[in-house]
Amino acid sequence: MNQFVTEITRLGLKVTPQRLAILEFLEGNRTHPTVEDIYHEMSEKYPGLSHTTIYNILMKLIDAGKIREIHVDPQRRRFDPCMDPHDHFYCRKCGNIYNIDHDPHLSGIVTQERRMRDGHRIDTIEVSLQGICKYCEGGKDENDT
Amino acid sequence: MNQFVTEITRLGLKVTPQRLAILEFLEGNRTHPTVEDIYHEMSEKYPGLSHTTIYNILMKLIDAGKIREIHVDPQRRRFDPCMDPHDHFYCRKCGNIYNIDHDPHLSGIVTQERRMRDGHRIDTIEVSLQGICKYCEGGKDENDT
DNA sequence: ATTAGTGCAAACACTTTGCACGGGT
DNA sequence: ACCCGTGCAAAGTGTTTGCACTAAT
Repeated sequence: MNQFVTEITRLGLKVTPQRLAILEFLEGNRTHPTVEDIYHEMSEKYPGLSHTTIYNILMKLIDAGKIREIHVDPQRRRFDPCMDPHDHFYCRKCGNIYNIDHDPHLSGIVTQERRMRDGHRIDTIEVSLQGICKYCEGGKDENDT
Repeated sequence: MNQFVTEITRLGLKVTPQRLAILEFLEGNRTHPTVEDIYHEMSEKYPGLSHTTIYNILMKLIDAGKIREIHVDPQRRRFDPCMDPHDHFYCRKCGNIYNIDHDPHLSGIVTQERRMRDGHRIDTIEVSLQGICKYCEGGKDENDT
């Protein structure tokens, strides 16, 4: 619990119960929760928690570089607590999102260098894959190279 | 005009005035229009044109592989009539979208091969850049390598 | 006292749906 | 006559805004 207090402080934010709760929820989370996901999961313990507050806090965490927003899901915003470089695959059928390791060829090219392109300052690079996941495809376990 | 008739037929679609108009609007278009963009621009000539129809037609065109949808803009769906492999840069400040050539290192890696990853069948790969464009940054013309 | 954070409700914006109409085969 | 495309209106969904209340400095 204390670790989250120091974490929030480290991010330059004030400590509130809601922030602690959301941070705890996000910590180590490998999914890509929507605002509704967070609301749904947390409103049991925090009955008063509002969408507004979740949005507010998530925005703060993005600004602080603690999480990032991803745009694979055409329907809604999703947030990714895992900041390690990786990509996302969205299954058009079931809507699930899977983490995808950077192609070895892409690592270092996509994520590291090239802070400028055509004179524009680039903050984030996102690689989004779309298609049909292996579970929707019928469980075939094809060569994934 | 006739070219669009044959084009629509080639795509396996029935020819309607609306489809002709939208196809004509999209042809050679280098922007990334939203549904509203199309509606706004076209409703002068086609007073009755509806959002519904635009959505319908765009979906058909996507299925037919004539255009693609891009997800750079967090606010709304955008469509890209240009199917040549390229990426997109979204300016967080002005909201403009710029085409970005594929990094030479990425071409052929991102676009061509690797139809499978982790057993999932991949249909599309999208590389989205976000940041501040050179015009919002103060017109600086920095090294873009 | 001032400031920042919260949360309800309402407003908003984009997208989808239901359904009646019309044109073409 | 049938089917498909169209378009209006309404509903739906995700996000943002206005504002009063609270907590902390």
